[in-house]
Amino acid sequence: MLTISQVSKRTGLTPYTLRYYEKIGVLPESNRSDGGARIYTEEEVSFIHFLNRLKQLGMSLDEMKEYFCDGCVLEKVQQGEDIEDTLNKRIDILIKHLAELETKKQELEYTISLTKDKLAIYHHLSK
Amino acid sequence: MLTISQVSKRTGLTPYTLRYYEKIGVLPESNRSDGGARIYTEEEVSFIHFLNRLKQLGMSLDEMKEYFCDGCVLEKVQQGEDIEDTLNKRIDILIKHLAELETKKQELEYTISLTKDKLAIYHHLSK
DNA sequence: GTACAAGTTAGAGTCGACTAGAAGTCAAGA
DNA sequence: TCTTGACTTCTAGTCGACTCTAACTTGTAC
Repeated sequence: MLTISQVSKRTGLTPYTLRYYEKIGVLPESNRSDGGARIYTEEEVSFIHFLNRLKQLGMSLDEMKEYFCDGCVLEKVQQGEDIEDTLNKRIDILIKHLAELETKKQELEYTISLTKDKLAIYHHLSK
Repeated sequence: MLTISQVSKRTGLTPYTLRYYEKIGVLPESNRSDGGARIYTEEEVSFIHFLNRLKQLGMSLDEMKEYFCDGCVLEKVQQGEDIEDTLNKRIDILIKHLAELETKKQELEYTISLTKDKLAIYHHLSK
C-alpha cells in the first residue's frame, strides 16, 4: 500500500500528473484511506510503468484509456461481469495495439538504417 | 521544384505546418520563386519524410532542430565551411541519436513482449 | 491543543504543436 | 483590365498534456 508521493517517486510522474490521469480516466479511481487519501497497490505501479512505456513510444492519453479498460478487465472478470463479451473485446483491442507496435518497430528499424547510412556518408566525408 | 501545396500532399503536413516548421527552425529557409512563393526540392521532401518518422517515434520539434543542422551539413560542406569541425559535430549528434533509437527499439521490444504475455493470459481466460 | 507535513478539490495558467483568420501580393485566363 | 486561385505575412485561437495556486482536511509529534 503506497501513498501518491511514493508512487510519484517510483514512476517519475508527479502527484499532479497522477491525479490528472485519474481525473481524465487514464487511471482507474484509486482506493482511499479512511482520511480520503489515495492508496496504490504494486499492481497499479506496474500498470503506470507500462503506460509510461507507451507514452515514450508516442501514444496519446486518449489511446491509453483503452489500455485502462484493458488494465481493469481482470477485476471485472472477478466481479462476474459478462466474461465472454468483455474479454473478447479486450483481446481485440490488444491484438490491434500489438499490430500497431509491430508496425512501429518496423518503422523504427527503417529509421535506424537510414541514420546508419547517413553516418556512413559523413564518416566517408570526414576522412 | 515543388510548391507548398504539392509538398503538403506528398508529406501529409499542411501548408500551415510547413511554414510553422520553417519559422521555428525545424526546416531550413526555403528558396523562393520570383514572386516570393516557397519552392521545394525532392531532397527537402525526403528530409520532411524523415522528420515525420522521427515525430511518429515521439521526437519533439526541438530535438528535430538538431536533425535540421544535420540535414544541411552537406550544403555547408559544399560551401567550404570548417569541414572538420562541422562534420565531426554532426557525426557526434548522429551517433547520439542512433543510440537513442536503439534504446527505443529495446523498449519497444519489451513492450511488445509484455503485450503478448497479457494476450496469452486473456486467451487462456476466455476459453 | 497546536504546529506541521502531506494529502484533498476546483479551477486557472503554461507550454508545445499546430490551426485558422485577416489582409495583402502575384500570375494566369476571360 | 478584372477576377480567381494560390500563395504571402502576421497574429490570434485551439487542443492536449500537464503544472500550479488557493483553500481546505487529516494524521502525527511535541
